[in-house]
Amino acid sequence: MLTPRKQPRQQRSRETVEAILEAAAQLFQRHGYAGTTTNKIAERAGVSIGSLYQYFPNKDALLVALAEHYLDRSAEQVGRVFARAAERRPCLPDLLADLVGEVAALHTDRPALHRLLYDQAPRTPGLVSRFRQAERRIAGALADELRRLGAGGPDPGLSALLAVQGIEAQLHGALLEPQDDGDTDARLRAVTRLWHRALAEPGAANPPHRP
Amino acid sequence: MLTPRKQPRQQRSRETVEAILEAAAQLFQRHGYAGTTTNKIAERAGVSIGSLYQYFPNKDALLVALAEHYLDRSAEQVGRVFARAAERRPCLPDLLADLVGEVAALHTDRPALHRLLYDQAPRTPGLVSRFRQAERRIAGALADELRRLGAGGPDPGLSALLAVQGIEAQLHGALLEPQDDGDTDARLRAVTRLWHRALAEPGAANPPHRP
DNA sequence: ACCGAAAACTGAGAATAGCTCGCATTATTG
DNA sequence: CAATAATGCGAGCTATTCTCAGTTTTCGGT
Repeated sequence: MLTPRKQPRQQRSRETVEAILEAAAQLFQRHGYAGTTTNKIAERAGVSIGSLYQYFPNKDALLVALAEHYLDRSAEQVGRVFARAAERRPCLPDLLADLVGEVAALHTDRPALHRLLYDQAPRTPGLVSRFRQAERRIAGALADELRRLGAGGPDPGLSALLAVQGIEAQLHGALLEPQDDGDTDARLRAVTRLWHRALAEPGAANPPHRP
Repeated sequence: MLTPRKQPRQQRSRETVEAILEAAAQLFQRHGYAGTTTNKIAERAGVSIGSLYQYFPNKDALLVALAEHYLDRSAEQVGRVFARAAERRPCLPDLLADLVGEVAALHTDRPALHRLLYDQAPRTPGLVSRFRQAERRIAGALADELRRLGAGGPDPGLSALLAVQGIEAQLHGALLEPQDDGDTDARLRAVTRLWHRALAEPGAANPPHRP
Protein backbone atom coordinates (compact mmCIF):
# COMPACT_ATOMS: atom_id res chain seq x y z
CA MET A 1 0.00 0.00 0.00
CA LEU A 2 1.66 3.18 -1.16
CA THR A 3 -1.31 5.52 -1.51
CA PRO A 4 -2.69 7.58 1.34
CA ARG A 5 -4.72 5.46 3.68
CA LYS A 6 -7.09 8.28 4.44
CA GLN A 7 -8.17 11.27 2.41
CA PRO A 8 -8.02 14.57 4.29
CA ARG A 9 -11.48 16.13 4.25
CA GLN A 10 -11.21 19.21 6.37
CA GLN A 11 -9.07 22.26 5.78
CA ARG A 12 -7.00 21.54 8.88
CA SER A 13 -5.95 18.10 7.73
CA ARG A 14 -5.12 19.31 4.24
CA GLU A 15 -2.70 21.74 5.84
CA THR A 16 -1.23 18.91 7.89
CA VAL A 17 -0.60 16.84 4.78
CA GLU A 18 1.01 19.82 3.07
CA ALA A 19 3.27 20.46 6.05
CA ILE A 20 4.34 16.82 6.15
CA LEU A 21 5.20 16.75 2.46
CA GLU A 22 7.09 20.03 2.70
CA ALA A 23 9.08 18.75 5.65
CA ALA A 24 9.75 15.45 3.92
CA ALA A 25 11.00 17.19 0.78
CA GLN A 26 13.36 19.39 2.76
CA LEU A 27 14.78 16.65 4.96
CA PHE A 28 15.08 14.09 2.16
CA GLN A 29 16.99 16.60 0.07
CA ARG A 30 19.24 17.64 2.93
CA HIS A 31 20.02 14.28 4.53
CA GLY A 32 19.01 11.73 1.92
CA TYR A 33 16.23 9.18 2.16
CA ALA A 34 17.89 6.74 4.54
CA GLY A 35 19.26 9.58 6.65
CA THR A 36 15.81 10.97 7.36
CA THR A 37 13.54 9.46 9.99
CA THR A 38 9.79 9.67 9.90
CA ASN A 39 9.86 11.05 13.45
CA LYS A 40 12.05 13.94 12.30
CA ILE A 41 9.69 14.64 9.44
CA ALA A 42 6.73 14.78 11.80
CA GLU A 43 8.66 16.97 14.21
CA ARG A 44 9.69 19.44 11.50
CA ALA A 45 6.17 19.50 10.14
CA GLY A 46 4.93 20.35 13.63
CA VAL A 47 2.65 17.33 13.89
CA SER A 48 2.83 14.08 15.79
CA ILE A 49 4.15 10.89 14.30
CA GLY A 50 0.68 9.43 14.58
CA SER A 51 -0.76 12.08 12.30
CA LEU A 52 1.86 11.35 9.70
CA TYR A 53 0.91 7.68 9.61
CA GLN A 54 -2.74 8.58 9.38
CA TYR A 55 -2.18 9.91 5.86
CA PHE A 56 0.89 7.97 4.73
CA PRO A 57 0.97 4.23 5.36
CA ASN A 58 4.76 4.08 5.37
CA LYS A 59 7.91 6.03 4.63
CA ASP A 60 7.96 5.09 0.95
CA ALA A 61 4.53 6.60 0.49
CA LEU A 62 6.01 10.02 1.27
CA LEU A 63 8.45 9.55 -1.58
CA VAL A 64 5.71 8.42 -3.93
CA ALA A 65 3.63 11.47 -3.10
CA LEU A 66 6.59 13.78 -3.77
CA ALA A 67 7.30 11.96 -7.03
CA GLU A 68 3.74 12.41 -8.20
CA HIS A 69 3.86 16.14 -7.64
CA TYR A 70 7.15 16.23 -9.49
CA LEU A 71 5.99 14.07 -12.37
CA ASP A 72 2.89 16.22 -12.82
CA ARG A 73 5.01 19.34 -13.01
CA SER A 74 7.41 17.64 -15.40
CA ALA A 75 4.69 16.36 -17.68
CA GLU A 76 3.25 19.85 -17.86
CA GLN A 77 6.61 21.41 -18.65
CA VAL A 78 7.54 18.91 -21.35
CA GLY A 79 4.00 19.07 -22.64
CA ARG A 80 4.61 22.73 -23.47
CA VAL A 81 7.32 21.67 -25.92
CA PHE A 82 4.73 19.80 -27.94
CA ALA A 83 2.13 22.51 -27.55
CA ARG A 84 4.62 24.92 -29.10
CA ALA A 85 5.43 22.35 -31.78
CA ALA A 86 1.78 21.93 -32.71
CA GLU A 87 1.54 25.66 -33.22
CA ARG A 88 4.84 26.56 -34.87
CA ARG A 89 5.59 23.27 -36.61
CA PRO A 90 9.36 23.55 -36.19
CA CYS A 91 11.97 21.62 -38.16
CA LEU A 92 13.53 18.57 -36.53
CA PRO A 93 16.65 20.29 -35.14
CA ASP A 94 14.60 23.05 -33.52
CA LEU A 95 12.17 20.57 -32.03
CA LEU A 96 14.99 18.51 -30.57
CA ALA A 97 16.79 21.57 -29.23
CA ASP A 98 13.60 22.67 -27.51
CA LEU A 99 12.99 19.21 -26.05
CA VAL A 100 16.57 18.78 -24.85
CA GLY A 101 16.54 22.25 -23.34
CA GLU A 102 13.31 21.64 -21.49
CA VAL A 103 14.39 18.25 -20.13
CA ALA A 104 17.68 19.83 -19.07
CA ALA A 105 15.71 22.51 -17.25
CA LEU A 106 13.89 19.80 -15.33
CA HIS A 107 17.24 18.59 -14.03
CA THR A 108 18.71 21.99 -13.21
CA ASP A 109 15.58 23.59 -11.75
CA ARG A 110 15.67 21.57 -8.55
CA PRO A 111 18.66 19.29 -8.89
CA ALA A 112 18.45 17.93 -5.37
CA LEU A 113 14.85 16.84 -5.78
CA HIS A 114 15.46 15.40 -9.22
CA ARG A 115 18.43 13.47 -7.97
CA LEU A 116 16.57 12.22 -4.92
CA LEU A 117 13.79 10.79 -7.04
CA TYR A 118 16.11 9.43 -9.71
CA ASP A 119 18.18 7.67 -7.04
CA GLN A 120 15.34 6.35 -4.94
CA ALA A 121 12.75 5.58 -7.58
CA PRO A 122 14.11 2.15 -8.47
CA ARG A 123 13.92 1.07 -4.84
CA THR A 124 10.25 1.84 -4.63
CA PRO A 125 8.13 -0.61 -6.62
CA GLY A 126 5.32 1.71 -7.59
CA LEU A 127 7.56 4.49 -8.78
CA VAL A 128 9.32 2.72 -11.62
CA SER A 129 6.09 2.15 -13.51
CA ARG A 130 5.04 5.77 -12.95
CA PHE A 131 8.29 6.98 -14.48
CA ARG A 132 7.94 4.55 -17.39
CA GLN A 133 4.43 5.84 -17.93
CA ALA A 134 5.64 9.43 -18.12
CA GLU A 135 8.38 8.32 -20.50
CA ARG A 136 5.81 6.70 -22.76
CA ARG A 137 3.59 9.77 -22.81
CA ILE A 138 6.47 11.95 -23.91
CA ALA A 139 7.62 9.36 -26.44
CA GLY A 140 4.12 9.23 -27.89
CA ALA A 141 4.03 12.97 -28.44
CA LEU A 142 7.50 12.91 -29.95
CA ALA A 143 6.51 10.06 -32.26
CA ASP A 144 3.64 12.16 -33.65
CA GLU A 145 6.02 14.99 -34.42
CA LEU A 146 8.48 12.60 -36.06
CA ARG A 147 5.72 11.30 -38.29
CA ARG A 148 4.77 14.83 -39.24
CA LEU A 149 8.40 15.50 -40.18
CA GLY A 150 8.83 12.19 -41.97
CA ALA A 151 11.59 11.29 -39.57
CA GLY A 152 12.29 8.45 -37.13
CA GLY A 153 12.77 5.64 -39.67
CA PRO A 154 10.35 2.77 -40.23
CA ASP A 155 9.07 2.73 -36.63
CA PRO A 156 8.84 6.29 -35.29
CA GLY A 157 7.16 5.07 -32.12
CA LEU A 158 10.10 2.89 -31.18
CA SER A 159 12.62 5.51 -32.26
CA ALA A 160 10.90 8.11 -30.12
CA LEU A 161 10.93 5.85 -27.07
CA LEU A 162 14.61 5.10 -27.51
CA ALA A 163 15.29 8.82 -27.95
CA VAL A 164 13.47 9.76 -24.75
CA GLN A 165 15.25 7.07 -22.76
CA GLY A 166 18.60 8.06 -24.23
CA ILE A 167 18.17 11.79 -23.74
CA GLU A 168 17.15 11.36 -20.13
CA ALA A 169 20.19 9.20 -19.35
CA GLN A 170 22.60 11.48 -21.19
CA LEU A 171 21.36 14.64 -19.55
CA HIS A 172 21.37 13.00 -16.15
CA GLY A 173 25.00 12.05 -16.70
CA ALA A 174 25.87 15.51 -17.94
CA LEU A 175 24.04 17.59 -15.37
CA LEU A 176 23.94 15.72 -12.11
CA GLU A 177 27.46 14.39 -11.86
CA PRO A 178 29.91 16.71 -10.09
CA GLN A 179 32.96 16.43 -12.33
CA ASP A 180 31.79 18.30 -15.41
CA ASP A 181 34.63 18.13 -17.88
CA GLY A 182 33.55 20.55 -20.55
CA ASP A 183 30.83 23.16 -20.37
CA THR A 184 27.22 22.16 -20.08
CA ASP A 185 25.95 24.06 -23.08
CA ALA A 186 28.31 22.24 -25.40
CA ARG A 187 27.05 18.97 -23.96
CA LEU A 188 23.45 19.93 -24.65
CA ARG A 189 24.28 20.88 -28.22
CA ALA A 190 26.11 17.58 -28.71
CA VAL A 191 23.08 15.66 -27.49
CA THR A 192 20.80 17.61 -29.79
CA ARG A 193 23.05 17.13 -32.82
CA LEU A 194 23.46 13.45 -32.11
CA TRP A 195 19.73 12.83 -31.99
CA HIS A 196 19.16 14.90 -35.08
CA ARG A 197 21.49 12.58 -36.95
CA ALA A 198 19.89 9.51 -35.43
CA LEU A 199 16.34 10.52 -36.28
CA ALA A 200 16.60 12.52 -39.51
CA GLU A 201 15.91 10.84 -42.81
CA PRO A 202 19.20 10.37 -44.66
CA GLY A 203 18.00 12.37 -47.66
CA ALA A 204 16.73 15.33 -45.61
CA ALA A 205 18.53 18.65 -45.52
CA ASN A 206 21.08 19.35 -42.80
CA PRO A 207 20.21 21.67 -39.94
CA PRO A 208 20.94 25.34 -40.51
CA HIS A 209 24.12 26.46 -38.78
CA ARG A 210 23.95 29.33 -36.35
CA PRO A 211 27.24 31.08 -35.59
CA MET B 1 32.88 3.64 5.31
CA LEU B 2 31.92 1.19 2.59
CA THR B 3 35.06 -0.86 2.18
CA PRO B 4 35.87 -3.91 4.27
CA ARG B 5 37.10 -2.92 7.69
CA LYS B 6 39.44 -5.87 7.92
CA GLN B 7 41.20 -7.81 5.22
CA PRO B 8 40.89 -11.58 5.57
CA ARG B 9 44.38 -13.03 5.85
CA GLN B 10 43.87 -16.70 6.51
CA GLN B 11 42.24 -19.26 4.28
CA ARG B 12 39.42 -19.78 6.74
CA SER B 13 38.39 -16.15 6.75
CA ARG B 14 38.55 -15.91 2.97
CA GLU B 15 36.03 -18.73 2.85
CA THR B 16 33.88 -16.92 5.38
CA VAL B 17 33.83 -13.79 3.24
CA GLU B 18 32.97 -15.85 0.17
CA ALA B 19 30.13 -17.58 2.00
CA ILE B 20 28.74 -14.25 3.19
CA LEU B 21 28.80 -12.75 -0.29
CA GLU B 22 27.22 -15.84 -1.80
CA ALA B 23 24.45 -15.79 0.80
CA ALA B 24 23.93 -12.07 0.32
CA ALA B 25 23.65 -12.45 -3.45
CA GLN B 26 21.09 -15.22 -3.12
CA LEU B 27 18.93 -13.53 -0.50
CA PHE B 28 19.08 -10.08 -2.10
CA GLN B 29 17.95 -11.57 -5.39
CA ARG B 30 15.21 -13.61 -3.80
CA HIS B 31 13.77 -11.10 -1.33
CA GLY B 32 15.17 -7.76 -2.41
CA TYR B 33 17.53 -5.50 -0.54
CA ALA B 34 15.15 -4.17 2.08
CA GLY B 35 13.56 -7.58 2.54
CA THR B 36 16.84 -9.20 3.52
CA THR B 37 18.26 -8.84 7.03
CA THR B 38 21.93 -9.07 7.83
CA ASN B 39 21.13 -11.71 10.44
CA LYS B 40 19.52 -13.90 7.77
CA ILE B 41 22.57 -13.48 5.56
CA ALA B 42 24.87 -14.54 8.36
CA GLU B 43 22.63 -17.47 9.18
CA ARG B 44 22.52 -18.71 5.59
CA ALA B 45 26.27 -18.25 5.28
CA GLY B 46 26.66 -20.40 8.36
CA VAL B 47 28.53 -17.75 10.36
CA SER B 48 27.61 -15.50 13.23
CA ILE B 49 26.41 -11.96 12.72
CA GLY B 50 29.56 -10.75 14.43
CA SER B 51 31.75 -12.32 11.76
CA LEU B 52 29.78 -10.60 9.05
CA TYR B 53 30.38 -7.20 10.61
CA GLN B 54 34.06 -7.97 11.01
CA TYR B 55 34.47 -7.80 7.23
CA PHE B 56 31.61 -5.55 6.16
CA PRO B 57 31.05 -2.36 8.12
CA ASN B 58 27.38 -2.19 7.18
CA LYS B 59 24.70 -3.68 4.99
CA ASP B 60 25.45 -1.39 2.05
CA ALA B 61 29.02 -2.64 1.96
CA LEU B 62 27.72 -6.07 0.97
CA LEU B 63 26.05 -4.51 -2.03
CA VAL B 64 29.18 -2.60 -2.95
CA ALA B 65 31.26 -5.77 -2.82
CA LEU B 66 28.77 -7.61 -5.05
CA ALA B 67 28.73 -4.69 -7.47
CA GLU B 68 32.49 -4.69 -7.73
CA HIS B 69 32.57 -8.35 -8.62
CA TYR B 70 29.89 -7.72 -11.19
CA LEU B 71 31.57 -4.66 -12.66
CA ASP B 72 34.83 -6.54 -13.06
CA ARG B 73 33.04 -9.30 -14.92
CA SER B 74 31.20 -6.77 -17.07
CA ALA B 75 34.33 -4.82 -17.92
CA GLU B 76 35.99 -8.03 -19.02
CA GLN B 77 33.05 -9.06 -21.16
CA VAL B 78 32.69 -5.70 -22.89
CA GLY B 79 36.46 -5.53 -23.22
CA ARG B 80 36.26 -8.58 -25.46
CA VAL B 81 34.23 -6.56 -27.96
CA PHE B 82 37.14 -4.20 -28.41
CA ALA B 83 39.71 -6.97 -28.40
CA ARG B 84 37.82 -8.50 -31.31
CA ALA B 85 37.60 -5.09 -32.97
CA ALA B 86 41.34 -4.53 -32.71
CA GLU B 87 41.89 -7.81 -34.48
CA ARG B 88 39.16 -7.87 -37.13
CA ARG B 89 38.73 -4.11 -37.67
CA PRO B 90 34.98 -4.35 -38.34
CA CYS B 91 32.89 -1.70 -40.05
CA LEU B 92 30.79 0.59 -37.84
CA PRO B 93 27.52 -1.36 -38.02
CA ASP B 94 29.23 -4.63 -37.13
CA LEU B 95 31.07 -3.02 -34.24
CA LEU B 96 27.87 -1.53 -32.88
CA ALA B 97 25.95 -4.78 -33.30
CA ASP B 98 28.65 -6.59 -31.36
CA LEU B 99 28.66 -3.96 -28.60
CA VAL B 100 24.89 -3.86 -28.28
CA GLY B 101 24.73 -7.65 -28.25
CA GLU B 102 27.33 -7.94 -25.53
CA VAL B 103 25.74 -5.28 -23.33
CA ALA B 104 22.38 -6.97 -23.83
CA ALA B 105 23.96 -10.25 -22.72
CA LEU B 106 25.07 -8.57 -19.51
CA HIS B 107 21.43 -7.80 -18.78
CA THR B 108 20.00 -11.16 -19.75
CA ASP B 109 22.72 -13.38 -18.29
CA ARG B 110 21.71 -12.81 -14.70
CA PRO B 111 18.77 -10.44 -14.87
CA ALA B 112 18.03 -10.59 -11.16
CA LEU B 113 21.56 -9.59 -10.21
CA HIS B 114 21.74 -6.86 -12.84
CA ARG B 115 18.44 -5.47 -11.71
CA LEU B 116 19.43 -5.62 -8.07
CA LEU B 117 22.58 -3.62 -8.67
CA TYR B 118 21.01 -1.20 -11.12
CA ASP B 119 18.17 -0.53 -8.71
CA GLN B 120 20.13 -0.23 -5.53
CA ALA B 121 23.39 1.18 -6.76
CA PRO B 122 22.59 4.91 -6.80
CA ARG B 123 21.89 4.82 -3.11
CA THR B 124 25.55 4.52 -2.19
CA PRO B 125 28.02 7.25 -3.22
CA GLY B 126 30.94 4.90 -3.81
CA LEU B 127 29.05 2.87 -6.37
CA VAL B 128 28.02 5.74 -8.56
CA SER B 129 31.59 6.72 -9.22
CA ARG B 130 32.53 3.09 -9.91
CA PHE B 131 29.77 2.83 -12.48
CA ARG B 132 30.82 6.10 -14.09
CA GLN B 133 34.37 4.86 -14.21
CA ALA B 134 33.36 1.68 -16.02
CA GLU B 135 31.23 3.78 -18.37
CA ARG B 136 34.21 5.99 -19.15
CA ARG B 137 36.49 3.05 -19.81
CA ILE B 138 34.07 1.60 -22.33
CA ALA B 139 33.48 5.02 -23.88
CA GLY B 140 37.24 5.51 -24.24
CA ALA B 141 37.64 2.25 -26.13
CA LEU B 142 34.65 3.05 -28.32
CA ALA B 143 36.05 6.51 -29.04
CA ASP B 144 39.28 4.95 -30.34
CA GLU B 145 37.31 2.76 -32.70
CA LEU B 146 35.23 5.69 -33.89
CA ARG B 147 38.41 7.61 -34.69
CA ARG B 148 39.75 4.65 -36.63
CA LEU B 149 36.52 4.56 -38.62
CA GLY B 150 36.42 8.32 -39.09
CA ALA B 151 33.07 8.38 -37.29
CA GLY B 152 31.64 10.12 -34.24
CA GLY B 153 31.66 13.68 -35.54
CA PRO B 154 33.99 16.43 -34.37
CA ASP B 155 34.32 15.05 -30.81
CA PRO B 156 34.37 11.25 -30.92
CA GLY B 157 35.14 11.09 -27.20
CA LEU B 158 31.95 12.89 -26.28
CA SER B 159 29.91 11.02 -28.86
CA ALA B 160 31.17 7.72 -27.50
CA LEU B 161 30.25 8.65 -23.93
CA LEU B 162 26.76 9.69 -24.98
CA ALA B 163 26.41 6.46 -26.93
CA VAL B 164 27.42 4.29 -23.98
CA GLN B 165 25.05 6.13 -21.65
CA GLY B 166 22.24 5.93 -24.17
CA ILE B 167 22.71 2.27 -25.03
CA GLU B 168 22.76 1.24 -21.39
CA ALA B 169 19.54 3.12 -20.65
CA GLN B 170 17.77 1.83 -23.76
CA LEU B 171 18.71 -1.78 -23.17
CA HIS B 172 17.78 -1.55 -19.54
CA GLY B 173 14.37 -0.27 -20.56
CA ALA B 174 13.99 -2.92 -23.22
CA LEU B 175 15.19 -5.94 -21.28
CA LEU B 176 14.34 -5.48 -17.64
CA GLU B 177 10.82 -4.16 -17.78
CA PRO B 178 8.11 -6.80 -17.69
CA GLN B 179 5.72 -5.57 -20.37
CA ASP B 180 7.73 -6.24 -23.51
CA ASP B 181 5.63 -5.00 -26.37
CA GLY B 182 7.48 -6.29 -29.38
CA ASP B 183 10.19 -8.90 -29.53
CA THR B 184 13.56 -8.27 -27.98
CA ASP B 185 15.64 -8.94 -31.05
CA ALA B 186 13.85 -6.26 -33.01
CA ARG B 187 14.55 -3.85 -30.19
CA LEU B 188 18.26 -4.66 -30.26
CA ARG B 189 18.40 -4.14 -34.02
CA ALA B 190 16.59 -0.81 -33.66
CA VAL B 191 19.11 0.36 -31.08
CA THR B 192 22.01 -0.70 -33.29
CA ARG B 193 20.59 1.01 -36.37
CA LEU B 194 19.81 4.17 -34.47
CA TRP B 195 23.35 4.50 -33.16
CA HIS B 196 24.78 3.73 -36.56
CA ARG B 197 22.93 6.70 -37.94
CA ALA B 198 23.93 8.87 -35.03
CA LEU B 199 27.61 8.08 -35.27
CA ALA B 200 28.28 7.45 -38.97
CA GLU B 201 29.67 10.23 -41.10
CA PRO B 202 26.95 11.53 -43.41
CA GLY B 203 28.95 10.63 -46.52
CA ALA B 204 29.72 7.06 -45.49
CA ALA B 205 28.04 4.04 -47.03
CA ASN B 206 24.93 2.57 -45.47
CA PRO B 207 25.15 -0.67 -43.52
CA PRO B 208 24.73 -3.85 -45.53
CA HIS B 209 21.27 -5.33 -45.17
CA ARG B 210 20.92 -8.88 -43.93
CA PRO B 211 17.60 -10.59 -44.68
C1' DA C 1 56.13 -30.12 20.09
C1' DC C 2 54.99 -26.26 22.59
C1' DC C 3 53.79 -21.32 23.59
C1' DG C 4 52.46 -16.74 22.99
C1' DA C 5 50.38 -13.58 19.85
C1' DA C 6 47.47 -12.52 16.23
C1' DA C 7 43.53 -13.61 13.61
C1' DA C 8 38.99 -15.28 13.46
C1' DC C 9 34.60 -16.26 15.50
C1' DT C 10 30.64 -15.84 18.66
C1' DG C 11 25.95 -14.17 20.17
C1' DA C 12 23.55 -11.56 23.74
C1' DG C 13 21.97 -7.23 23.75
C1' DA C 14 22.45 -1.93 23.06
C1' DA C 15 20.78 1.47 19.98
C1' DT C 16 17.79 3.03 16.76
C1' DA C 17 13.92 3.62 13.52
C1' DG C 18 9.46 2.33 11.52
C1' DC C 19 5.01 1.96 12.81
C1' DT C 20 0.55 0.96 16.01
C1' DC C 21 -3.17 1.83 19.04
C1' DG C 22 -6.06 3.66 22.51
C1' DC C 23 -7.46 7.95 23.84
C1' DA C 24 -7.90 13.24 23.69
C1' DT C 25 -9.19 17.19 21.05
C1' DT C 26 -11.49 19.74 17.44
C1' DA C 27 -14.90 20.24 13.76
C1' DT C 28 -19.52 19.25 11.62
C1' DT C 29 -24.23 18.10 11.42
C1' DG C 30 -29.19 18.05 12.48
C1' DC D 1 -26.22 21.67 21.93
C1' DA D 2 -25.68 16.90 21.79
C1' DA D 3 -24.10 13.37 18.93
C1' DT D 4 -21.06 11.95 15.59
C1' DA D 5 -17.22 12.17 12.72
C1' DA D 6 -12.66 13.75 11.70
C1' DT D 7 -8.27 14.85 13.25
C1' DG D 8 -4.37 14.81 16.36
C1' DC D 9 -1.49 12.80 19.86
C1' DG D 10 2.77 10.20 21.66
C1' DA D 11 4.27 6.34 24.68
C1' DG D 12 5.77 2.18 23.48
C1' DC D 13 5.84 -2.29 20.54
C1' DT D 14 8.58 -4.56 17.07
C1' DA D 15 12.08 -5.42 14.06
C1' DT D 16 16.67 -4.63 12.47
C1' DT D 17 21.30 -2.89 12.33
C1' DC D 18 25.44 -3.07 14.52
C1' DT D 19 28.74 -3.50 18.96
C1' DC D 20 31.75 -5.61 22.20
C1' DA D 21 33.71 -8.53 25.61
C1' DG D 22 35.05 -12.93 25.67
C1' DT D 23 36.25 -17.57 23.37
C1' DT D 24 38.37 -20.47 19.87
C1' DT D 25 41.50 -21.31 16.11
C1' DT D 26 45.71 -20.55 13.44
C1' DC D 27 50.54 -19.53 12.93
C1' DG D 28 55.40 -18.22 13.56
C1' DG D 29 59.33 -18.82 16.37
C1' DT D 30 62.21 -21.66 19.23
